[in-house]
Amino acid sequence: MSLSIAEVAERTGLSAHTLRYYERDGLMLGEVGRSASGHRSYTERELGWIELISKLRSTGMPIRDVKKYAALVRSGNGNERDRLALLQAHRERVLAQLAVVQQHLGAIEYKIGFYSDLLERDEDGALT
Amino acid sequence: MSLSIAEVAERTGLSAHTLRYYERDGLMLGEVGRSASGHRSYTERELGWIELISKLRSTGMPIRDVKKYAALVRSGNGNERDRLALLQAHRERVLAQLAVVQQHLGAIEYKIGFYSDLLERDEDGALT
DNA sequence: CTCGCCCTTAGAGCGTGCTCTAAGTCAAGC
DNA sequence: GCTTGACTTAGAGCACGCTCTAAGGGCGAG
Repeated sequence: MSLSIAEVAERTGLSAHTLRYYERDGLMLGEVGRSASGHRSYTERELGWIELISKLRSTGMPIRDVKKYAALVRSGNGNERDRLALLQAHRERVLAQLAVVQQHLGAIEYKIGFYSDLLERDEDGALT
Repeated sequence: MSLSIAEVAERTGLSAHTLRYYERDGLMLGEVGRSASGHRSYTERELGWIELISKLRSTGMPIRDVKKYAALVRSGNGNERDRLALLQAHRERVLAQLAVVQQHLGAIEYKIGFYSDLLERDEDGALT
């Protein structure tokens, strides 16, 4: 069972343009297969890989690092320690980033509270 | 008490280049004051504003929206409802984004667990 | 007085990550 | 057989958010 680029685009939420770009840029695990007419035909394994790198990207991993990870996976068994290190480093960065965003969001919510109170008091005033 | 651009840069973590760019691009509440020699001299109020917009930026608000918010604050009292709406919309987007990142991070952590287990088992093997 | 440094401006340049274009091929439906 | 539409390629273009450059001014330390 194989998938066209349009089907993969739909399932992953990426555009066909982006899928071709990822392939050209070396983010895939190898050449994507082709149909008789030269159209890309993705396997389930490739779909899974795209879903993974899409998660890495959406959590802020740069293309550069996704490429490094892809190179490790591509080169086969024996570098699991390197893969783990790469993922763990990413995890640390994401957690740090989440903490910053949550803290700053807190400050923004404080501001929201300020304006909410202000407007609520205003309405009370209007009612009296 | 006034601050030089270098002092504001240090306190906010932004570069002097970025501070000038924000001012040029209309993110500030007005013209920043100048010293006798033409150097920018920031007030505490301006420092506070920069810290706020820096929090908005770091939570992902586009420059475009920061400018809208600045325009509202600049135009004075009476548009508190608009300011609140803008901040609340931003808050919703940030929360949605946080949820996505956390979910995808979960999947990545699962992968980390997989490699950790794999390597741990390997080490056990090596010890026998 | 001179040196070194930080400041000024307008505007160009750049890194990232797509996103789109142009020209062409192929398969299926009418 | 012809049209339609999804696909192919290499490469150009773009949005965003800075980041840097060039040319010059002013001020404190020695």
